[in-house]
Amino acid sequence: MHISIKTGYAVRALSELALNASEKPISISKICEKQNLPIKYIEQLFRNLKRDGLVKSIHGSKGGYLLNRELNKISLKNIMKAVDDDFSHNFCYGSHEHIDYCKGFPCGFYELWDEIKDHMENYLDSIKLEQIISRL
Amino acid sequence: MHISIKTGYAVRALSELALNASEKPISISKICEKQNLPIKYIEQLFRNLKRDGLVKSIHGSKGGYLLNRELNKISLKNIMKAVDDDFSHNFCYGSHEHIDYCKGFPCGFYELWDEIKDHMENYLDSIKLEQIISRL
DNA sequence: GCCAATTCATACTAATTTACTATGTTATCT
DNA sequence: AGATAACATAGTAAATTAGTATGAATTGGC
Repeated sequence: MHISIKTGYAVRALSELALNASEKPISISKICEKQNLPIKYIEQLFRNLKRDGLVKSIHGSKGGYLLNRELNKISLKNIMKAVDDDFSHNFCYGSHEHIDYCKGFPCGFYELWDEIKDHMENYLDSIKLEQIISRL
Repeated sequence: MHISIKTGYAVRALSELALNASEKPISISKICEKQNLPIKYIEQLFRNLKRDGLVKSIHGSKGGYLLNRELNKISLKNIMKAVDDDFSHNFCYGSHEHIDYCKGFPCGFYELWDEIKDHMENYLDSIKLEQIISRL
């Protein structure tokens, strides 16, 4: 029950992008220089963020990344889902099948885990990049 | 951002204890037999649950465990904190120091992570063992 | 007093995950 | 052409997770 470093990095990188938003793209190396983040790692994260439509990219020299949505249309849930692919789950199904957590499906705790998962997702979805950068 | 198998096990084991509550203690082996859980692992968890005052134990033959609080005084937060010791944190401090997530303390995101942590803890604290077993 | 059943304690371990790095290739601007 | 980007894939060291192994200390019943 914790937020990964990976998510923390993504939030910082996206905030950096948001604070310097213009029509000109910003490169990963610039973002990482400012926020002191590991370049190659952040490159990977941005490919995931792009896959999920949170950012768009421009190739080649003078290329880089741009936000692809309004600041209030990018939530922490969106970010986490993009970078930490299976960021939340009900462990009665999905992953953990090898562990055989609950044989008998659904087990008596199924609804509990599902409810918690929903609550967490809704909460994280309510936190938008807009609010995040407004407090920096 | 997920609930560990360990927590899931603890919830199931404690529910088993709660459903069969009496003045007689119930042994780990009985609990594990009913819920099909790994005995030695659950033993460890119960020592942590005892350390945190959620259960009490009786030694020797015919010994076992008993709940040490009212069902509505044991929350999911209590359980998680007992078994997954550092179950929630703000990664601007505490663990992750080796990773140097944010140099400069507190960094601009400190309050955000703290707020999220608080929200999660409060939510998990609102879910009591009483409600959990009432739906089984 | 002995034995079985139990909690208690510590150390080990295999598999997975996490947070990266390395080594490129492809695309675009000047 | 050369520099600077994104894009892609594979490797890796350290940590974590979900256990197991071994054995001690404590108590009840015979």
